[in-house]
Amino acid sequence: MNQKKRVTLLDVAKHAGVSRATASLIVRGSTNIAEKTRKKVLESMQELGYVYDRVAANMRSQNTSTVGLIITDIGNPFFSELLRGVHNSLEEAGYTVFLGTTFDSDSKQEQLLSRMLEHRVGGLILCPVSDSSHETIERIKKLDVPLILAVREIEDIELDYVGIDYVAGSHMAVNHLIQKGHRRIAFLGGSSGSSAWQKRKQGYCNALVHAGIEVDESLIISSTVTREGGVNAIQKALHLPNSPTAVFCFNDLVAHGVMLGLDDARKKPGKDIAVVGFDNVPEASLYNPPLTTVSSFARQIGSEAASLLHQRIIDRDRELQRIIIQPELVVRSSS
Amino acid sequence: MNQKKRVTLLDVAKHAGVSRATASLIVRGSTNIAEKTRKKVLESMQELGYVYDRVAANMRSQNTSTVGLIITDIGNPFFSELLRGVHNSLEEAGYTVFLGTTFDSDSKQEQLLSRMLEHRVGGLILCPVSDSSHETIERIKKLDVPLILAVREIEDIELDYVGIDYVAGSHMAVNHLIQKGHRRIAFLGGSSGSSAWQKRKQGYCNALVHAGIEVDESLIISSTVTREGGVNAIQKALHLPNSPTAVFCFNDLVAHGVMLGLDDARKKPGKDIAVVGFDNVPEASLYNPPLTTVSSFARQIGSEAASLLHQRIIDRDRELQRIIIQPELVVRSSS
DNA sequence: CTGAAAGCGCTTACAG
DNA sequence: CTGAAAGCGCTTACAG
Repeated sequence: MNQKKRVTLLDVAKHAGVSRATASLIVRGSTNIAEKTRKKVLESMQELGYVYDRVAANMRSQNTSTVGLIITDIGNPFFSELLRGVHNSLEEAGYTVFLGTTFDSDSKQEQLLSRMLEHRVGGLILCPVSDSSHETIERIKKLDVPLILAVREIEDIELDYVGIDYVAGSHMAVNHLIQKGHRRIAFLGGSSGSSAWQKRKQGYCNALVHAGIEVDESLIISSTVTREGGVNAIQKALHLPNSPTAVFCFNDLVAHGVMLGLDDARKKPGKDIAVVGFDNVPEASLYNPPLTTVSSFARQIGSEAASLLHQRIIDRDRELQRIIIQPELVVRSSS
Repeated sequence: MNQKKRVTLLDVAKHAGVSRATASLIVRGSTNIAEKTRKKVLESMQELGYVYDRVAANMRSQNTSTVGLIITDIGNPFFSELLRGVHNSLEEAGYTVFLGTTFDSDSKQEQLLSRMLEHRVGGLILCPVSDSSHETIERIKKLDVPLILAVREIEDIELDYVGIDYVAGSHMAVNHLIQKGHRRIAFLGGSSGSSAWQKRKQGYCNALVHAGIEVDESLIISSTVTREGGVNAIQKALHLPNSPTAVFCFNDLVAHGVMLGLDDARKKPGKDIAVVGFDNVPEASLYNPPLTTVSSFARQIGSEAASLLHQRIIDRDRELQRIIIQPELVVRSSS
């Protein structure tokens, strides 16, 4: 181990011939210091290779300059867009961010929450897993750290929340398919435990019922929220005795998988079967064919969540905020 | 502020009727403790809502359980794949990870490096920006924190590195276009400062020269590494007096932009003009048309980087490692 | 197992 | 500006 000993503020102070208190003031950017002294100290820091120990400082002053962000899966472009939105605002505001991914596993979520709390994060943005356990929920309730929920809500928990109106979005999507003359419309993919799924299902059912079409439960096939999930779901759908002429997918990632599956089955999306997604990820316009989808403004959700967190950290007692973004249908040639 | 006072280990110890030392041992999972005592202490923790302060513990024991990961842009699926690779291994190993994105800005990179060091990270994985300033380079050299370079190298710096053989990859891609009968092949996108760009250019030139085709500098058009960059680059290329019949793109993201630009110009990729990308992001197979590209195994780069970092943290004096992954050409219908 | 003490690298508060 | 002291929440080392 060729570890050099860490240079401390006291080392710097001695080297510059000032007191530790003065050095501390300078490192924190105080203005009431003679320019000459400040310069001398800054030079000593340079020379000694001093690195400010923010961890020690935060501990002493009971501050924190980190926040945690827990998402489901970075492989889903929806979350990478959300991450961009969050990250920009948060880094701007001077936070250093811990990132964790749950892959929709409750135990992973537990573990990440624990770790981040043990690291004394100043706040958390959580995109909860589909089936948060009772323990997790109880725990979150007791948390005295600012926490913002994004994308999915958790029942019985009153927290700041940013999401979109899934019911309205799904309604739009399915209604669009109905307008195009479809009657047998499948709802594919997504894990049935999540609020995001349930709301989409609700929008799906609403649209059907509204058009006088009976809901056929066999056309509702859940899956993991991955491309693979989409492939599996469409395969099941195609093997149905009375297979659908159109599919509404849980999200674009699943839609991507559905298209891959259709490809395998030698069916052309948009011709043999209509496909609609959800999210409008940046890639959707370049899918083959370009995907009709519902825009869920992931980046905006991210930046709203960041700003909610920031405000909640500043003022713990402010009123609870619920921000629901309105989705938009984007029609392309897959439907 | 409705902040409860933090419960400390001493509070727990008192509550359980043991000494602080004992409580400390238990919280760290020591085995030489009577089962009865351990149980009592764990119950007290539960009851009081104790949260282990890993920050204080790390400070005292001069440990660290965090690592930093600095990438260019999460919007690029290449990096989200890489992130997945890194993240899995690192979280597995018990680290909590700080994420930073530079958007290829040197000052952002500086800032992120500073912040992470101030947070006492135990190690760093850095995907350096295209033009790291001299200061940054000097600084990195002096760092006594384990640091792994990924994706791009920095001249004059001897560090563990994981990347792929860009020269070979580009050579494959361009050679493929030559085999298809193309003579006027453009190289579009990417920032000319980066080693990744220069190596791709080298592979591009090698392939041309090898086939007896003269390199036409006007066909080499750099850009930002974004979809927008790709759109701009193809527009410039199409306005050339003698426009290309095929384009080799810096990466799939740029290729995506190029295809969007071709769309605007009413040209069909794969028919009117051949397009080849680089990276083989998961979406590439679903582009319209499916994109011929060179696979750069982003996820593998990520997991290799994580494992290098882990090993470097364990043994500072081990030999430098350079891992160069061999790319593979994936032919689809865009060429 | 206990108990008392010292220390990680800072900030805070205060008398001068 | 200085100097000395106390403290953030832990771990470490040691005598008992």
